[in-house]
Amino acid sequence: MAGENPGVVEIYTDGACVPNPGPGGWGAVLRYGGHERELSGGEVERTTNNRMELMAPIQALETLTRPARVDVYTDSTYVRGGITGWVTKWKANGWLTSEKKPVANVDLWQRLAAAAARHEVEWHWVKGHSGHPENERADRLALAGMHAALRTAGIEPPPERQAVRPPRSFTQPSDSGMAGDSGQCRATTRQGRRCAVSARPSGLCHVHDHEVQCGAPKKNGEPCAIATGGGPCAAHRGYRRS
Amino acid sequence: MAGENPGVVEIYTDGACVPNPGPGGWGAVLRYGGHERELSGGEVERTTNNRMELMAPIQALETLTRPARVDVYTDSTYVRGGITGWVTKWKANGWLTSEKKPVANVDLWQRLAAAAARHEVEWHWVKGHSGHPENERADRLALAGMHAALRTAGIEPPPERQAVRPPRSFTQPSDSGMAGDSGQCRATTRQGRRCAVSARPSGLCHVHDHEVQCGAPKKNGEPCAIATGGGPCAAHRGYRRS
RNA sequence: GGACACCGGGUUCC
DNA sequence: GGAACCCGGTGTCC
Repeated sequence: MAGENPGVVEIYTDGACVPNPGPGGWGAVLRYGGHERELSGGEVERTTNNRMELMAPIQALETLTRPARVDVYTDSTYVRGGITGWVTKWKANGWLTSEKKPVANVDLWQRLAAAAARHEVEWHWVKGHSGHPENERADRLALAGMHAALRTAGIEPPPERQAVRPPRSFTQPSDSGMAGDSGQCRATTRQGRRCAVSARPSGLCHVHDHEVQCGAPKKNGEPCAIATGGGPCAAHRGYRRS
Repeated sequence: MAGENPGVVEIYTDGACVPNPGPGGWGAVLRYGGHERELSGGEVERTTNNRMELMAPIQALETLTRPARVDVYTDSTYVRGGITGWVTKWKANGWLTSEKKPVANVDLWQRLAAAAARHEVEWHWVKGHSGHPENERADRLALAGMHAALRTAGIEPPPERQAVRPPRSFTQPSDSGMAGDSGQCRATTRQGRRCAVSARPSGLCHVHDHEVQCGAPKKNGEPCAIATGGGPCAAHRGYRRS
């Protein structure tokens, strides 16, 4: 079971999107006999995790120069379920979901079906982030592809695990205090960024609401909402709660 | 804030686990009026940091002979957030997380809730390792509890944070695959004594078992269990953990 | 309602 | 760098 698989190409794929939706990448590990090859790519424009999960096997299969027996491994039941079953129905019914709504990502589904038709493909599902080595490699390739795309576009990817900020128009001019529709927590993270979790009626997320906000009264009388990990924030050092 | 708190019991708790997961310990400092009491304990079997963080207030609250007003201080938002908020939801929904998976450590959460119900408890969070004197004492008590448990089991705790490593001699697993009666780990401690912990099917205890296996991910994703005395086995030479 | 994936946040333990 | 745990979301299908 461990040895090579003569005459069969093994393809391990993964996709990533940071945030989702947002910039994304895909990665694939191809193995044939003793040979291995790694593919990756990414998109700067807003895309989705599922589009990236589709792109990985598309690019891998399109890379093969001639028809082959292929084992494709993906951690996405969306991809596997689609290509092994749903597409057949979609082709017949005009690409409608079971709820009669248009199927998403039709362009990629058709491209994947065409690429797979050239080969004899077996589709396998593997659980993600469970120590499967090739899946983890594909995962890292996906991130690498995304980062490469961002750099090519002149966007410097954050140095560490910091969030990638989508091109634009994510931060609305909320300096009015109007609140209103904005369901986003107004607390600030340790990194100085805005907390992205949805807010409770208080305007803070579940964490910042009752766990770690400064709480000191601001000049306008409202409690300071800076996240501190407990105790007062730097601006209110010395403040003690009742 | 430093003075005594008439009629109120103060409890400072902490937990530790080396490694995590692995053997662990918990510690608590109880203060009532002018009296102080220290509690600690540990487990040799594989446990987690969060279980130890839970055990500390459990044991402390269960120690109180009759209902009291209590201030509990923990550095774990897992414990504080759980007991002050999440448990209520969990009791109502059958102990499922927001992702509909079973809540971890249900046994301890129920035990903690029962222990807290006997008293009037206020739960406080303090940042760990920030000079809070009682928290640091609880931290040392947790390590002491773990060490005591290990010694009781015949395992010499590592001097610092170094891992316990048995000698390479046990690489020979054979001599009888029968196992059966031999419930004792066949590894040897640094001091040359025989490890007294009960063995797994591998013939090694939980500590020596996961410290000395190859650990490289096999093709099926599971970790290679070949015992090597450290480092990868011959088949996985070149593989690095993490 | 179910499933998989992809993200954001927080604390602790290493 | 990782593990233990929790909260909050989207992308998609059945």
